[in-house]
Amino acid sequence: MPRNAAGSSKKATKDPNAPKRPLSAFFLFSQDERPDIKKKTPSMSVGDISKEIGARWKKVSDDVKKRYEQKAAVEKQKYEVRLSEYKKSSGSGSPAKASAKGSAKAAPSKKSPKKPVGKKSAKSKSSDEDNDDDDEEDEDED
DNA sequence: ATCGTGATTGTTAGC
DNA sequence: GCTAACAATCACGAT
Repeated sequence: MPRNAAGSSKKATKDPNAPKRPLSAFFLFSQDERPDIKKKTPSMSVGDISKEIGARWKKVSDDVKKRYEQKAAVEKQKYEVRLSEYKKSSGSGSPAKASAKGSAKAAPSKKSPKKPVGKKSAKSKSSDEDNDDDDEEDEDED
């Protein structure tokens, strides 16, 4: 069973950007539940918590699972892009240009923090698979 | 003090 | 098509 000497996270020092694999729905679910479980039982170690999460994972409704799957699907897409960049970096001898991005936005003007209310009222959403994310991430490039 | 292990399931890539 | 390995996480153990 020891698929690998380590539980995971093998030294990623192999590559400079090391495009990590897209997290699976279960992992996304874990990140959400882990802190909650930890709050409930802070004496648990990762192994025990993982077991608990695994049990909960089977208890979550299929709809919930699907929701995480969608998120995972998005991560997967990002992963593909990440691979492209990674490949590009490794493609030519070019040293990745040392981050061409000019720092992380020094002026966080952010967009209008207004939330278009009036639409879906916080409630019922099982059949309606809506994306609650009102503002997904708006990256305005200057 | 620092690194690595351990457990869960899913997904991805190689053969 | 199947197999192998790796993805996050954090307390605890070993060195």
